[in-house]
Amino acid sequence: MRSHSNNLPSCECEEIHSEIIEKKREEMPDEATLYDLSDFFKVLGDSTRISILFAIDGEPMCVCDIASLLGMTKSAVSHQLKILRQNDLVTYRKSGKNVFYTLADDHVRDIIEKALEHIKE
Amino acid sequence: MRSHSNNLPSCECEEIHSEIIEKKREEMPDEATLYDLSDFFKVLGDSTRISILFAIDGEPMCVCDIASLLGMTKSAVSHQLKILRQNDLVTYRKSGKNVFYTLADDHVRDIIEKALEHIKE
DNA sequence: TAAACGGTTGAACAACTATTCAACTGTATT
DNA sequence: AATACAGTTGAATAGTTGTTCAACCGTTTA
Repeated sequence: MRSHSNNLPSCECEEIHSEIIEKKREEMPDEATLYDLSDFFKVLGDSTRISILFAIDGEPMCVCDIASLLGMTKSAVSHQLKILRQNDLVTYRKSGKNVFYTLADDHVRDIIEKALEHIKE
Repeated sequence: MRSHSNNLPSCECEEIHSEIIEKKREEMPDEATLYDLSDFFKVLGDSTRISILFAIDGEPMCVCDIASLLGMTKSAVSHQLKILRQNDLVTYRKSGKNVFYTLADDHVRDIIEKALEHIKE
């Protein structure tokens, strides 16, 4: 996770419109929210993880099948599933030797859907 | 941009549920769409760029003011603005020595809003 | 025309990340 | 109990990316 340096590199120019800056500063979300937001999008910002989310939408899939569908190793898929799990985007159910993954909720589907509309314009 | 290797590392396990895999394969978006989607989220997956988008929402801001507001150098902000420009998330208007940036459309605001709802649950 | 300033840009560097590989866990089968 | 197999995990590596730095461009002002 990249982070803003703590000793802020102060802007080397004069504040041209200080009133605007002050107004904007009040309207900005707090820093934690900005990090949570970008972290969330960071999880979606990988084609493997997006592919996995599409794959397990609707019918749950086991890791082996996901790997086969995407043409990847189980290991690579499992690593990405871990990230999706840690960010609560997927849930899983164990069944014998298999682990079946599916989308955690409809929220994610909505956001991806909206993004799809956006890029197809 | 990371890409799937072209000589697919074939899954080392047997296809357990081949029918499911075939059905899913038909339902998957084409590869280009998956890359466009993840690229779009990748742009939003950085706290600096998210901060910039919030800053220039509503009233347009010049680069110098954005830098001052975020406590960053003009250079760093300009680099990120370039990425936002290239992905059509912002537009700009030149005025004298200044360049004023603002959101390209309401689509982006909607998506960020939805993501905000998601992380605040 | 020269100086000042807002903004952009390319190269370099440091930090980060996705995949591979090998080893391992747990469940099922013989 | 031993083998087979689905899945996970940690370390290593190669590729990616955000910020810094220095140089530059274009507009304004003196």
